Amino acid sequence: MRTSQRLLATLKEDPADAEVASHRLMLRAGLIRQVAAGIYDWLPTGMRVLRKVEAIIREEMNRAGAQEVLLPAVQPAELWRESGRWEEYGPELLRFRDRHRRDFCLGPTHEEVITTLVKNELRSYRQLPANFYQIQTKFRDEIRPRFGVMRGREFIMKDAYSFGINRDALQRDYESMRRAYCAIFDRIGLHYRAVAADSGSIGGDTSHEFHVLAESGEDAIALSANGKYATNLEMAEAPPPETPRPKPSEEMRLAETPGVKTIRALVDGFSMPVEKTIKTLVVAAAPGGEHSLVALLVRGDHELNAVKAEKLAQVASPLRMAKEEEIRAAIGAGPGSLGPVNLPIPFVADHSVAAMADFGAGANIEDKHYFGINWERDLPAPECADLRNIVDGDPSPDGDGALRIVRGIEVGHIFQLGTKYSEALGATVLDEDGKPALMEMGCYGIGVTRVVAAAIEQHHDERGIIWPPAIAPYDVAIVPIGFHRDEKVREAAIAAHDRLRAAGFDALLDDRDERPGVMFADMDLIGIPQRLVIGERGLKRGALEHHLRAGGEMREVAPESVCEAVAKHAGGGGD
RNA sequence: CGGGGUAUGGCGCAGUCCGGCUAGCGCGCCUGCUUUGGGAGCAGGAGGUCGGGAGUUCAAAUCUCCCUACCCCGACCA
Repeated sequence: MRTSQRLLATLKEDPADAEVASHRLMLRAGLIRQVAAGIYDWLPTGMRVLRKVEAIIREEMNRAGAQEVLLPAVQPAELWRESGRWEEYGPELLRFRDRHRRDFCLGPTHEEVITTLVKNELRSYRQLPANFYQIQTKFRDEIRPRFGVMRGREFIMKDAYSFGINRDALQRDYESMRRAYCAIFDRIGLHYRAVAADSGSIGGDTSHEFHVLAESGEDAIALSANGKYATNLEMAEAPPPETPRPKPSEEMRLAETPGVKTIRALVDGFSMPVEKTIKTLVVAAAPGGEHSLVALLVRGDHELNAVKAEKLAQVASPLRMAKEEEIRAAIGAGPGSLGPVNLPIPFVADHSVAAMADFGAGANIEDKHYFGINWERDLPAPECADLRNIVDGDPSPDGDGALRIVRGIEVGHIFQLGTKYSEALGATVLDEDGKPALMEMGCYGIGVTRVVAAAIEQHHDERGIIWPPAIAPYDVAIVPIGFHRDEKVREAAIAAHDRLRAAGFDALLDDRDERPGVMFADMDLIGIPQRLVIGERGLKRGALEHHLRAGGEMREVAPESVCEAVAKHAGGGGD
């Protein structure tokens, strides 16, 4: 393959609107172009990467026994009404009408379609377990697309759906997919973690997210020292502190704190350590109780975790923060002046709050705070729960050292769905006793286009992309110095190219009439892992120069042994 | 959806406040010559509804109104 016959579309300057490295580099290296917000063209070089990622996913899904299908991107509203999601899904579901004024949507996911297919085609438990997958374009009308294809509206996803006869079968399907996902991300060459995740509204018990670790990731995940405990931030438990509560050393006193409405103001204005302050957050109470509001207490330097709060019996689900008027009506003071002392509504404290002594908090009177508050002296010990997000350095719940918070890009998510969709859509098979049984479903997604962006986030330098060999658009770039004016160079370059291609490598010959610097810069930007430089200088000694994009020494190789040299660093599987 | 911004050849920008004459600059592109081991030099050239519409004015990229698109900050997700 020759550069003169390919659309390289590399850019010398940085595009104005690209913030993160992967977005910038995908534009500059000519992988993508934007068409509209969150909607992109994939150019020839980008396609080669996409196809390589897809090929790995396909191989591993097939190996795990899943069967490939292709489901429609356009889906009739009836299917979604049947599952209840036509109403539930919200504006992220792009809806439209055909010429007969029938409602349709662009599929953001395919549970409805696959469950209907399986319901019609599978009759017997003997046909189970079954797992169907596709690699296909999805559309989600994201509120705010950003970071290029990292969060696009149209994107390519591999989605798989497993069907089993019972919970045990689902467990096995799930485990087999978990292993397949590890194999996929290992092969692609990503540094990633499978983390326990909240299964959210879908209702299953088990869910894991696969995160590529990268500074620019949008998600925070918590890892223990040995990496065994790994959860997304929302899920990470913050157990009660092991050190006992210190003894009181101060008297409680009421202080004038005019205009102090924030923890920061309290810390700055009264030189309070932030660990001795309390945030009092008022939320809607669960219906049926005596009070309509309930307060949640976390330490000043901690954050309330909405998922945890919502799970409390006293708290309304979904979580709703109280409006200022509601707070004033119930307490007589506004946000910023609240605290546990003389609080007329029930409250729950985070474990770390219960371990505090001599702390400060609002007095439930405008512009006044109490300082030197102590539990079991100034007020009874509070009801406790785990309410906060963990912070970096918190002890790991599995006892293995401290938790680290790192950032990740979610590239995969596996779920145990249970019977939610089989029930809604009536998907049953006959069991051993000849009775209809609802199938237990799992669903498994990989953001294929996002994987490409994530790989770049993790593997780049100031000159451009450094592809993991397995997904590089080309294995090796051949850069001749003087292709158009030196016949020996030209012949040697063509010979090396033909030899490599015959051996199954994706070799790209840069036959443009450009100066060497231009060619080096482009090949580096595109991120081709290996480079063969062919010039008069080396040819005199009968040698070609072999460089690795990732760095390291240049080595000279004889023209006859280029394939061996390239094979050592190639990702395997040419086209 | 709320808040903040931007829109001028393919890309990056200046010009807009304070209206004025053939709308500039850098990169890229085309032609020629010279050059050729890390984004060459010289000469010539092509390419623009100044996001769209309406208005004010002798005159609008520039002022006014309306609309649209895109980007950034917040809640969701592969």
